[in-house]
Amino acid sequence: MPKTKVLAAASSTDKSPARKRAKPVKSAKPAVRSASAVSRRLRQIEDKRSAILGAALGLFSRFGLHGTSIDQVAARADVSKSNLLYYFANKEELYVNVLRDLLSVWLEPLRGFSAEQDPGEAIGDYIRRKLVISRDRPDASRLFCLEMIQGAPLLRDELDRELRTLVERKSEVIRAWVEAGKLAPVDPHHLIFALWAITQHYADFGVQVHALSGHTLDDAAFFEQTVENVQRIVLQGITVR
Amino acid sequence: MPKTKVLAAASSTDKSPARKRAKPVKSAKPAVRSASAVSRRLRQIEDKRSAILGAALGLFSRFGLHGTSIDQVAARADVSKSNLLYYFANKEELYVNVLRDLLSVWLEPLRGFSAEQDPGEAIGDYIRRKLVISRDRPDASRLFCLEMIQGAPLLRDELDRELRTLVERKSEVIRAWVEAGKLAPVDPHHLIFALWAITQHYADFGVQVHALSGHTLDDAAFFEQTVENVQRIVLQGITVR
DNA sequence: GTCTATAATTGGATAGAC
DNA sequence: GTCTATCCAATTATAGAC
Repeated sequence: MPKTKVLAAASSTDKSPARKRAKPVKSAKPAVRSASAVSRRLRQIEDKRSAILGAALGLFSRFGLHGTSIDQVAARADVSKSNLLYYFANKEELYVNVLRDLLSVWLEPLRGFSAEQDPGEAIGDYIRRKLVISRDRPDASRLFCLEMIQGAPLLRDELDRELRTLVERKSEVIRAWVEAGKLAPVDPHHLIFALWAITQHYADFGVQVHALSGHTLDDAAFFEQTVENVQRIVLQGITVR
Repeated sequence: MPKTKVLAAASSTDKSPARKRAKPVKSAKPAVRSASAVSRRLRQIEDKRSAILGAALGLFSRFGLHGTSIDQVAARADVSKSNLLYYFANKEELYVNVLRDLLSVWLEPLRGFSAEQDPGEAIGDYIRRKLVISRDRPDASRLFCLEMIQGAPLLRDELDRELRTLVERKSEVIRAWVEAGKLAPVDPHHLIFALWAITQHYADFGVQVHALSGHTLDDAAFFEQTVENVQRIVLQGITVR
């Protein structure tokens, strides 16, 4: 059966190198280097860390956890494999860290709308913001999608907690709009699903979009055309009135 | 860098066991068995083949090509690993065959609409049909999605040929509807993307849908509610008129 | 056609020098 | 912190008997 090994709580929001979590970056020896030298060093480390994370995101988001080897990530981040394993104790920890960074990007745009706003404007805005993400961070979108398809073994908890309560709050907003007669009667969940689905499609199915339309969201004209069309479909619908 | 080995044309729509393609299933020896016995044997073989394909689809669609081992597929199909490798020369050939079977299921519903139909009805119908697929064949949907995310290395050709021409034809239909004033002005491509995205979302993001709404498409009431909401959103839109 | 080895390879992870 | 050299486990795939 499929790998049962639970991608466990290699968690902790800690950002120091692997395994030696307890050990401070600098030892207790009298400071030979100046403060600025130390901070430069710290920044170097942090840079390397994020270079690795970036490379990992790029590869994981295309080929998945199992389709990507540590070697490939290391090569892309321009570090040696064992060096990479100094920063992240093992492959799974690397993966988990990539995912964690993702989630914040993910939840961000939704926070945006509240009952006081005009629903049409709020939703039109949301569509644009999500499409910007699909354009600028397609790999984030893809990795999120990959994770979902696999049954979200790692995000399940977050799904049940953070995302769920956030969605419930926003559903209330939508419900309020409907009850105030400012929005056609629609189930909040389905509306949210529709918004997510359409906007993320341009990232996750980017290849298909390109094959069929000949364009990418990077093409400014196509981007605007996309925003407009999606807004029109969801807001006005396609039936003649 | 990511596996460059091209998943080559292990193709051919042939359905006989691997490697020994040229060799007929029964040798030229005088028929010892009756015709019905032979056909029964043939059916057994075909059954086994599709059992393997079914098992493979289930696993590949969750864990991807690299996340699934031949052993797992064999176990799930209830055959030995080496026996599986008798039917499919190697893992990639198995994968390719699973994908090929998929594509037909995939293109089917789109063929359905033509300019004579009432657009609202045709599209409403299409939405329902696609949601039925998301309900009954979520693994097909997921595998397709996985393939897309990876840049469709195997489907790219088909994308450029079959799908593309099909989509162009249907785009013409939509364009005709718009020009006849039967449909609000909308870009055909974006409309098609929206339809695909929303309907497939319920399969690909099934876990999320369940986590947030508490329901599955298998729940008949939820299914109907979904059909209705998606139809309403796309057709009427959510703005009060 | 099906099975039992077994070869061959990949890739994750560790040890230990520097 | 970084590197080289290994070790070791997991898998794919093949050989060859039945």
